Amino acid sequence: MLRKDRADKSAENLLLRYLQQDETVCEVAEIILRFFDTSSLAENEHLLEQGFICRKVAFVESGILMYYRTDQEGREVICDFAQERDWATQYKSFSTQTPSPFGIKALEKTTVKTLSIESLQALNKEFPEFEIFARKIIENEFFDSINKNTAFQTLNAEQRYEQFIAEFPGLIHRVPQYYIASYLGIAPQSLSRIRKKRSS
Amino acid sequence: MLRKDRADKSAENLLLRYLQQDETVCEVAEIILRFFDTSSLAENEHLLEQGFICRKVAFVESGILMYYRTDQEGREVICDFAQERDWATQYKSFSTQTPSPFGIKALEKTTVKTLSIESLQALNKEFPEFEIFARKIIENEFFDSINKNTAFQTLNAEQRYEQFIAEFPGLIHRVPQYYIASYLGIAPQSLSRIRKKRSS
DNA sequence: CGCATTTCTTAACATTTGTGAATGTAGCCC
DNA sequence: GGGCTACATTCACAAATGTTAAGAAATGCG
Repeated sequence: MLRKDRADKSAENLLLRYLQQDETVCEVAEIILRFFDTSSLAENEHLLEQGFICRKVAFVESGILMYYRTDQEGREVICDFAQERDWATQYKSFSTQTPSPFGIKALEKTTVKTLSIESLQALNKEFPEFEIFARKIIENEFFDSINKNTAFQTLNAEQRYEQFIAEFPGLIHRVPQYYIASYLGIAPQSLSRIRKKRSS
Repeated sequence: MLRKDRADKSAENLLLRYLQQDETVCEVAEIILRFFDTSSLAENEHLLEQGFICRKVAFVESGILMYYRTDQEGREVICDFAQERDWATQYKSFSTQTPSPFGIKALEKTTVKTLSIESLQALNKEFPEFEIFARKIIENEFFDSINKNTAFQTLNAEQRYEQFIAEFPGLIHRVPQYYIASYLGIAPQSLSRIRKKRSS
């Protein structure tokens, strides 16, 4: 997902500000927003089921989404989280319209603004700037992924946990710890151990 | 980097076949190839220095390239390798023309076909299909990165080593083992131990 | 509320991996 | 050849993490 700061004043940022219910919003953002739908997910409800084709991009207004996949031994592995103001989609499945090995589900009641693939195409046609915006979202996912790799290569579990807390502030209190452990690539007991060590 | 199989007959594949000195090549590939330069790197010579802006995309004809970066403690971390027929570039630096945190250097004498950013733009203009091709290269890097994350999350060092051997056949004999250890996120001694265990 | 279920913690022990030091080995230069 | 250097291996020990099992705490539900 993309965590977007609010420094710049570009068209894409106007959209973000609109999505975030900013008061001072320009007309363009309003028009763009007409391409989106709003929908609500109950806890444990899926935005995307494993094995299905991803047909939309989502912007999280409230709640938490979780990406997961199934490893070679059939275990569920948590790959990522998306919080308020993050974008969420399974890019490969969405862009190639092929079945997704990942599932995306809500960890609590979650409200999202979604953009179907058809709407995205229409939007790109009407607002070419939006295509650049969309590409940036994808690129940032890519960069996050690379940074995550470096973290695994160079940090131990405790350091990765520290980094997790910094990257997802507050999430530790909203997500079951065994999910976070999976995300960090460790056993739930190890996370418990790390937390005990840190709190003392 | 992208490892491209040769199943399809598309324009992009024709280019690949030309780059690989295939005999049966169409005119389009020949024209496209005029946009490329050929250059040779000595052992330890850089395709891209850390901190510099990446100005080209490279296709490895022979030899090996290695991506590395510097972690928070100032240690060199090996991030990826590119072998014969792989594409190599530092995408973020290339696409945003900003300094690259990664370096790319040759581990042995290496020959590459390179495409400057200006040539790429010209090429995209003349052959819109190429843009799709380029995007696929990037996408595949993205997907590789995600798979690598899953490997770190779910496999131990020995299993990651097995996977490395499968993914980069033959590389183990051409690359210093401490580089491979770094790539796997383990100490050189640990790799040595794993190799001993496997060979017995 | 009381019970059942899920999640978290703790502990003991096993396994994996890191670290530091010593040694081995191969290539290279003079 | 002798000596230097870089790299790989081995070993002993330390630290980190996994595994198994048990119990504690939290949660959901009748």
